[in-house]
Amino acid sequence: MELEKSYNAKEAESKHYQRWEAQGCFAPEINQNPDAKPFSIVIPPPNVTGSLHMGHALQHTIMDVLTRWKRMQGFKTLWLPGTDHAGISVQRKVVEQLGKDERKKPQDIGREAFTQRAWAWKEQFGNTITEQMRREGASVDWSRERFTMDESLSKAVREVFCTLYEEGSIYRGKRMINWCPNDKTVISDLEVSEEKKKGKLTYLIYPIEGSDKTLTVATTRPETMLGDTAVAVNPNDERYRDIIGKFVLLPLTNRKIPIIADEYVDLEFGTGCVKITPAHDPNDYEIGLRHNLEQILILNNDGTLNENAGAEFAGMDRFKARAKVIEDFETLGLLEKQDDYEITLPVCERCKTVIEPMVSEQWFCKMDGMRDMALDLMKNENLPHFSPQVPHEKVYTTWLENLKDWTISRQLWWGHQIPAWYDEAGNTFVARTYEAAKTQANSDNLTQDEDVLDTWFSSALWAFSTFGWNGEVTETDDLNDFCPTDVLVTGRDIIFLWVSRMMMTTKKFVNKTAFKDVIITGTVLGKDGKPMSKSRKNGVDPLEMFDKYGVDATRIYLASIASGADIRWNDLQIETYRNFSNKIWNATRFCLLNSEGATVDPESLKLSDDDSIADKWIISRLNKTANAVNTALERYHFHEAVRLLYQFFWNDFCDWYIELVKDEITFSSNNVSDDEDDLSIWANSEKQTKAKTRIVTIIEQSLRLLHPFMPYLTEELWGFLPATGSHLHNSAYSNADATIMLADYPKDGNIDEKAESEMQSVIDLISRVRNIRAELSIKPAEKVEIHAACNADLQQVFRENEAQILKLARANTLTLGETLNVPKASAKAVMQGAEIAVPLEGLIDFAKERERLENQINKLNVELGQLNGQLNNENFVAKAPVEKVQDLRDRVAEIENQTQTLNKTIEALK
RNA sequence: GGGCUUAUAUGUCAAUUGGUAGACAGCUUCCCUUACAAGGAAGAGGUUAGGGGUUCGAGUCCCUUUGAGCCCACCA
Repeated sequence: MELEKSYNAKEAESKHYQRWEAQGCFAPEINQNPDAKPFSIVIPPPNVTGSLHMGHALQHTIMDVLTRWKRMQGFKTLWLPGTDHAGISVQRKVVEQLGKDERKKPQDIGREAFTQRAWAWKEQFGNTITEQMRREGASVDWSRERFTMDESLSKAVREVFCTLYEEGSIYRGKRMINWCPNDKTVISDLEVSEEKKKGKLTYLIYPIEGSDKTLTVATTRPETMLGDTAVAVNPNDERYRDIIGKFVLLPLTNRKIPIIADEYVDLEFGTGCVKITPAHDPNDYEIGLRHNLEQILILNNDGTLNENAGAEFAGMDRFKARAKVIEDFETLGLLEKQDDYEITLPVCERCKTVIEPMVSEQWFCKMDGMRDMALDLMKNENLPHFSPQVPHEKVYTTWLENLKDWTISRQLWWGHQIPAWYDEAGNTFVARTYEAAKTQANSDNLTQDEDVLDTWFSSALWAFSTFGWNGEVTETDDLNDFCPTDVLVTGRDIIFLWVSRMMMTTKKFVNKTAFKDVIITGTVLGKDGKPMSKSRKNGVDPLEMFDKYGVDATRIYLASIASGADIRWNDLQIETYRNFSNKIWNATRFCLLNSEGATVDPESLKLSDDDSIADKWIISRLNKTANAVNTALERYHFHEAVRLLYQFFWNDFCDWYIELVKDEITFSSNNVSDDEDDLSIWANSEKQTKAKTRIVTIIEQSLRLLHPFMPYLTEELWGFLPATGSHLHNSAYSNADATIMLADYPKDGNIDEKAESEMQSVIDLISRVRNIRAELSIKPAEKVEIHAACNADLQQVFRENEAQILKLARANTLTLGETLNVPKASAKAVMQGAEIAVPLEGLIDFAKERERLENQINKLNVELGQLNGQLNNENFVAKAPVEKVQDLRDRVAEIENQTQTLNKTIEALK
């Protein structure tokens, strides 16, 4: 059969995914080996609001490479997919839609109607990313797809909540929290980020009661003075010792507030006097508690001020109120000054709205117990094992050690509503169901808490809730088989938000380690070296790359940069792998054009003595590559695996092996029809079929090795190869329909170092002659004569490969001997163990040739200088390992030998 | 303020426990040689950011300066 001249990625991509899925190849049940070891990964569930970005593509590639690799090795493999309900994001989308389509607010339609719409939104738009994953070729088991708000997962959430409540870890209380006035909900510390801005430090003058003295406080948020309930000074501050215990008349309000002493105040900063707003500042909150200060809440949920701020300010936006406070102080002559000041604002991680710290009644979760479990795992068993190891283990541990209570309630409607009910008297009943709550309360008249749980609360359970655990069901086959999962692949941004919490909850609720290894991927940066973002417009869309270069090229490129460090996107690199796809396609195409009578037969890779050096060499190289690729993958060195495969396939197999055996393989197909009776051709035929079988088998093995990285291309080509079928499957899949994704992953082949070094000599010889040709500008059509002087063994090697040497070096004759016997007008070269000459009567320019040789001597001399530098160092000779020293001495001898030869040659040319 | 990462060829990146720097792309020269011009052959190109130290030997370990980036805490 004959393939198209170049690889059409789209065509291959459209063919195989559905079939794989339909045949159940992605599900662990495909594995028929009852003793198969499990291998499992749970996907970090992408938000239903999301669409695929480069970070996903990178992580999915890594997960798929591991999954496909392990599956081919015969593991009972599960990569479990799913999505996250993404509370705030979905809520915002639905609010937006409601406003646009119907000009309504959520309150207008009520909670039930709103959540119905959210579900509808999820049904309609929520599978964008899962569809995109199909395009990626992700071999996830869709039959086990989960969503964080599935019934069973929701049940798990209630179970965990209730258990933690019952043991006193979850509690409700008024605490200082982070409020997002835009999303109108509390958010946890981890969801707050920072923004540096130029701002003002404003100095406000407060009159002291019963005197004409004043004091000055400095603030970056002047409007909060409306909620001040004290002024604090340091007890050791000489300047203010006499006013401690007195009162300040707070301007713009009619309040009298105490001047208190607290160590917290920094004598050096500002004026040394600090206004204290316990309801709106974390530090002031603490001071307020110590001094029993009143908390005056002056903000509404939307960031406007409330009645507590006074009639003039009520309903006013916080930033307008800030301006007005400053203005009013100025009018009163109480504004001392305003300094330029760089301030770091806490902002909502998602919407970048400035966060207001405030006191609010929320649900919290104490983490101490679970935290200690996770710390013990790390301390005693070094779990999870991070890759790359440093610094993540240390960061993880330190973070756990300093863990504070987690604010778990959110003022949203989309999510898991908190399973707490209140009776008319305000008593709280936490229960797994409404029915149970009613029984507890002994009342039918209960109202459920309006809040939902932080989205990360359900994500935290992902490593076991997805396997069927929900409190009622606590043992499932999947839980037994697949938890702990083997490896988690994620970015470093959610080590705290997600990774640590999964470790904690999984240990606590199913007494297992969520995952043994954690691969922390680097960030894919834009071409400008900055993280990809919409605002920077430096994003690269994976789908565009799929269209432009093909899914496989994109995947193997992503794998080639997956070393753990951040990586800058580079179109040129991905093009290399597009070319690589084409190279694989065409190498296969060549073999197929000459595959008459051949079959894919792994037996053909077993060597016998009459096999040629080239055959021994390529099989050794193949085996070495397979071994190294397996090792690299075990270490999660994806870039190294890719490099090995690329080098083997392109350099060893295409550049050398195909060229070496080309004549042998193409011979009869060109000639047999011309002269069918020629006995020598028939004599050649069996040998040739063997050669053809061997080369298609090597291709087949290469495709297997490449399959985890390039699933579509390899599947497409595998199907074209002669006699591929389920008999090539790993034994765990012998009954399944034929596909490369179930073929046995190559490993543990024999390595023949002697053949490798002999072949290297052949390659060196050809390269030397080619170098002479290129540097002396000998026309490609011009055939040369090659003379080589070397020992008998090497002569034998060259003789065995004479045909190939003549062809690849474009020569007529190869003359071998112990010494060279050539005319003066010859170009010469040296290599390890041999001296080479190419007679060039009439073609050689002696001056040019001398220059060429001197160049080579210079290169050798540089190396010699380095080596002698070391060898002349007595300490080196005394202390370095003996083998090392001997290696250098051998090399020096070799160089001296070669240099001598070259010098003689130069002399002869004079 | 505390901690961490990083600096290697023109570009993007590699380099096992310290053993004397590689790949791809680009560049130069030549070639449409019946698998592939998305190709082939041959080349040039590096005081591994600067300085110091440990060592027989440092891209690799230690100190330091400078540049880039990240995390945590705090900032009246």
